[in-house]
Amino acid sequence: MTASYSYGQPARVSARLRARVLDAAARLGYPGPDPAARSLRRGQAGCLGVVLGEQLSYAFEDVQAAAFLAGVADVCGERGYAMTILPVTGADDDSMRIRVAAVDALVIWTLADDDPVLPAVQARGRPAVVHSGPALAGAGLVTIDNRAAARAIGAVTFAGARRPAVLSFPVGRDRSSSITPGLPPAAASFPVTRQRLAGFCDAAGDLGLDWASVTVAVCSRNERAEADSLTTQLLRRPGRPDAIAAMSDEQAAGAVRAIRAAGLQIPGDVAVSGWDNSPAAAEFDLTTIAQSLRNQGNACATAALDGRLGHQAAPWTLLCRSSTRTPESAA
Amino acid sequence: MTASYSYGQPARVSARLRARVLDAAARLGYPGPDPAARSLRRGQAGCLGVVLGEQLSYAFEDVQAAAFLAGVADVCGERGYAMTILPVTGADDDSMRIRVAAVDALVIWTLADDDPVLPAVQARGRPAVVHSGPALAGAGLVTIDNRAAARAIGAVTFAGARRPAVLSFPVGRDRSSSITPGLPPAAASFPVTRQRLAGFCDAAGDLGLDWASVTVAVCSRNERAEADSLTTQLLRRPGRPDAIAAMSDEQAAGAVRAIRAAGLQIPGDVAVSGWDNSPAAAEFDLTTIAQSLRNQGNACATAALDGRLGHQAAPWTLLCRSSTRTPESAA
DNA sequence: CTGTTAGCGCTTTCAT
DNA sequence: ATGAAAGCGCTAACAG
Repeated sequence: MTASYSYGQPARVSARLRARVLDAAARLGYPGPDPAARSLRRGQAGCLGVVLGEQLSYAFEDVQAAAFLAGVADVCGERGYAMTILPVTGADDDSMRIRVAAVDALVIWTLADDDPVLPAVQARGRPAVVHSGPALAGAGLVTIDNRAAARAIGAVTFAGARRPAVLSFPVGRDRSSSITPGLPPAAASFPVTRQRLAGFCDAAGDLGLDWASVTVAVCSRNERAEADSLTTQLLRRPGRPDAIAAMSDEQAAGAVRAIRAAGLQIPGDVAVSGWDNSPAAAEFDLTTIAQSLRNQGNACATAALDGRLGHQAAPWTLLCRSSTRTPESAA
Repeated sequence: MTASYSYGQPARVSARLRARVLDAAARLGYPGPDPAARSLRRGQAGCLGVVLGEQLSYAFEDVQAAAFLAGVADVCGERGYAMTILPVTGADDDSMRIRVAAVDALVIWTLADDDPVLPAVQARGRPAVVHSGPALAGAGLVTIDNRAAARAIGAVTFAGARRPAVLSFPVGRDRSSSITPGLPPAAASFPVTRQRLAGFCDAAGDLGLDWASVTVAVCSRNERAEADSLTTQLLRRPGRPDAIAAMSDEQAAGAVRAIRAAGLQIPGDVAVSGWDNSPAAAEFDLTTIAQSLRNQGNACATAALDGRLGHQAAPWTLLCRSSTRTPESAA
């Protein structure tokens, strides 16, 4: 029954014969061509792998990651690829999993510089595209200019402020939270965190503020609750901040809650800014950096599947709303 | 170089030889065993497939789907499986994609009774577990008793009301929105929608209300904005509703917004209930059905990978908060 | 339009 | 502890 190749190329066989074959197959309980054998023979799996970092299941709870994945999913859907999420848990066998995954290309969602799966990604020898960072030899990169964007939004957020603060993403893979004045950007091993800190630092410098006096509160997760509690702590400390630049709208939303709970005015007492222009930004009328993680997901998937492994700069915009001081009020 | 099987069973080869082999491999640029060949030979792919319905990319924007996926991801992570999302777009080749996907088992996130991928899932001949429905011969099922839960929350939401309404999930695969009094539950081809409508209908009957007088507003998507606009329409119609039971907390949140915008009181003028006990429910102090979609994702994945294909009833609880009338106020 | 042939790269079993 | 042989199920290429 060699001619059962009515499956793969329906055009190559007469409709009648094809029908007979399919019918016989159904009668015999043949489940169709075996995917493993097919991909062995064809040399491709029809599948795009997505590496999501240690906290895989958190990825689904994070609005930003979800938007990015939706973008990747769009492309997979269009091109008939499946989308494999590689469960990276932080355990030793992560690299092995990446080695063993049947994927034609890889998309990597932001990792730390020292993440042990990065060598595995390179060793895999498949086209790979990293989102945001770290840049990887031989792999593509899609990112906005985080430093420039942070500088721009920092300028607006910190304008007229004397004691700025930053609500930061995690600094290292342990994702511990902390409050540190003048935390050096270089201390962050997540490129996104590092670049945004550097940009906020630039902005402070532009305004004649000393970075050492800028308090950096590092959140271990990207969510309102923790940002709320860290902000509450910040507000209780001597020299309470009068401007808070967050790295996400979710964090900013938490900050807004804490500030209101403390009976303070936004932006009069404390200016706040977010990042991403998510629904939360609209809800709280936050000044934010607008970027489309969905488009970036699209770009990553497309580049990976096409093997276009260059560096792509994604667009961003500064969106000023009422959570920060206007030039007049700041003056 | 037959002995390169230092990869699979490190125990079966001396450490020295193994090191030499790996070293040589690195020098020759050998990327490690080919996944397709490995899975062909071993007869398993190390991969769990998740079918997410027509609107794949929406899945990532939907809090409920995300929680479910996180649950699936947990299990995959633990057991060393990859997780393949099968992009089902509504096009003709969907079934082919499912046939061709290299997965050891399938988890299916709620589909309509007449979804064309269901036969493909059965033909695939791999263990499959459906979440919520439809029940599929030979496949497992994990679900709460949606009808009973709807009856329970309907009883609370509609208590003391004279003109109840329902904010419903889509009724058919076209996902069109509509406003129809007394929409027959049987008209819904999504089992979840059908069962919940039936439960709300039961609740109305229990309270001596005529289902024909219950307005059912069908939302095409599970999100606040659309629920808000449909609720606004409901409130403007003659015989404005005095109780609204929604099928999700997101929808309920939209309803709350519309009700407040109309200058009405909750629950005095209009009682509102949600579903899922998501963060939105806490935020708006919504009466809701508490269930853990994450645990259900866990259960589906575990059952699928273990080939335990029975029907499992997941737990749910009615959680009464201030968005519905208390027995006294209703009386 | 249909039949035949060869081999994708691995792992399992058996023999040494 | 290591080597050899066989074959997983398919499809691309070629011959009829």
